[in-house]
Amino acid sequence: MTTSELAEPRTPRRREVIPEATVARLPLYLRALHTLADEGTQTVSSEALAEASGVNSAKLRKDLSQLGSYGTRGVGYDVTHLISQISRELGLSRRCSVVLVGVGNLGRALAGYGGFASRGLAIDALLDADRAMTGEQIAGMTVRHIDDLAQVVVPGSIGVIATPASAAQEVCDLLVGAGVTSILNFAPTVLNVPADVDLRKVDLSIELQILSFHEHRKSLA
Amino acid sequence: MTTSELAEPRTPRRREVIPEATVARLPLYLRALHTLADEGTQTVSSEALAEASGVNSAKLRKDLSQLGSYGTRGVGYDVTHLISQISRELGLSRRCSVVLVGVGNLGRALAGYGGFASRGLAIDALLDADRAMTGEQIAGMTVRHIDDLAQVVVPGSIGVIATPASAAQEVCDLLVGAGVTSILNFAPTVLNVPADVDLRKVDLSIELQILSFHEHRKSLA
DNA sequence: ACGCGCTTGTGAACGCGCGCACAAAGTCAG
DNA sequence: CTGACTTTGTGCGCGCGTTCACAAGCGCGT
Ligand SMILES: NC(=O)c1ccc[n+]([C@@H]2O[C@H](COP(=O)([O-])OP(=O)(O)OC[C@H]3O[C@@H](n4cnc5c(N)ncnc54)[C@H](O)[C@@H]3O)[C@@H](O)[C@H]2O)c1
Ligand SMILES: NC(=O)c1ccc[n+]([C@@H]2O[C@H](COP(=O)([O-])OP(=O)(O)OC[C@H]3O[C@@H](n4cnc5c(N)ncnc54)[C@H](O)[C@@H]3O)[C@@H](O)[C@H]2O)c1
Repeated sequence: MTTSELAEPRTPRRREVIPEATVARLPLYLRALHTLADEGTQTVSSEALAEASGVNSAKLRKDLSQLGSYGTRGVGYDVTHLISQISRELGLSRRCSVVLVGVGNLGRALAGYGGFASRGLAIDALLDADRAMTGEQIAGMTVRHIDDLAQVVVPGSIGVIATPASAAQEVCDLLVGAGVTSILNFAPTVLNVPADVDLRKVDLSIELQILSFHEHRKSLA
Repeated sequence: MTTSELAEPRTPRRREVIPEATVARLPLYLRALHTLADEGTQTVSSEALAEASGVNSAKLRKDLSQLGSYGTRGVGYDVTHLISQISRELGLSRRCSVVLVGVGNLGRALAGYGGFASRGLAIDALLDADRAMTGEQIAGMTVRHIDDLAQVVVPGSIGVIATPASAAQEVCDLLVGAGVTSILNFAPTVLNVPADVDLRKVDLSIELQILSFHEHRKSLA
């Protein structure tokens, strides 16, 4: 409750800081919105969009209010407008460079995956330490040697690690050294990064173990 | 504070219900413990194990106390004992059957992945709707047609969906129909399941978008 | 035998996120 | 123009999870 709270009641309250939980759901909404847009839907209520996204409708409204989005009471949200707002917030307007390190079984699957290409995110470069692989064409890209890392990284690049766990920290350090500040790690290891680097991990072994736990629990109920 | 609280002060307080957040970290501890065991370490302090797992040490201790695990004050935890305790809690003692549906780019990578085999979890069956693939040998397993689903599912099986999004709900329904109550979904769709079915999802498109968001934020700081 | 130092286990405070429930605000029909 | 209906935006209480900080406990050296 500072001094000037009645001064600007009409200003869209774009939150300076968006809660992490909200950020994690925006892509979900975005996907649902694209589906709706493809079906020709113009307008959607929070109830319907929440249903399509698999979340609570109050949560959805609160999330959208965070980004200053204005729906229309009695009507709902404009699908196209919402798409562009969320896209802008996620930084998907300007295409984002993604660099993949480790072109093995998993790396090849990722390289050929078109799922994010449609949303402004696409893998731009493939790197591997194996010289036998250098020059190979995969999904329209040429595999380059890891030594060329500095040449493919641009400011704002996202790094993806799909190497064996034993090489992950080393690759991570190389990425950080090249200026990458956002890393997605598929290797089952704890990685150490400077505080200014964002690190996320995907570990399906962990996912399976969590499911195993619940399955185990059910069996002894 | 019920009546008999002083009666059994020595009973290991095995929690009847373990918090979800704790369950999600147990596999992390398990991995770190296996590494320690391989190095011949006998005993580990909460501080050291927390460091190796990338978590706070107080959190680690609270997590372990949940499963009634007893460390020794002044010494730490017995590595071997802790491994068997966590493994038992996660249900990894008795090998757990995993059924993979959708043998495409991603499915093949998963099929050949040995990362969970070492921890009591391994894929037992590969299923696909494409008849041209039926009978093919992948990673020592024969691809079977999706119609054979009921024959490969056993009570306690975990289902993994790696089909295109358009087929995911249909496959999901088939799995549920066959008695599967734990599903891991890689397709970018919201799946509807009965309340008694555990559903987890892995969506790297979402992971990338979250990273994109933070990268975007940094750029306009 | 006994105290010293190390480490566990946990009480308590805090902050975040969730979801209910409702008032405010807008639409649309007549 | 008015009133009824629809849907948003959010205040509020609650429960979960995280972390600090410390007392209790255990081993070891003397
Ligand atoms: N395959 C899967 O389904 C799967 C699933 C989950 C996690 N993972 C994890 O993903 C990672 C990759 O798995 P994979 O099956 O593709 O392994 P892989 O062995 O098939 O491929 C690893 C690739 O990394 C390259 N590499 C090794 N060291 C490197 C370095 N220092 N710099 C650059 N490249 C290097 C290798 O040349 C190889 O091409 C592993 O950590 C694995 O645990 C894989
Ligand atoms: N490839 C990746 O790196 C990647 C990454 C993230 C997510 N995904 C998701 O994982 C899923 C699979 O991706 P992919 O690249 O392996 O696709 P893909 O097209 O290569 O493989 C899909 C497989 O599913 C099979 N299939 C289709 N309908 C089926 C049905 N009804 N029953 C059983 N099998 C059926 C197809 O025959 C095919 O073999 C997709 O939903 C994709 O969005 C893929």
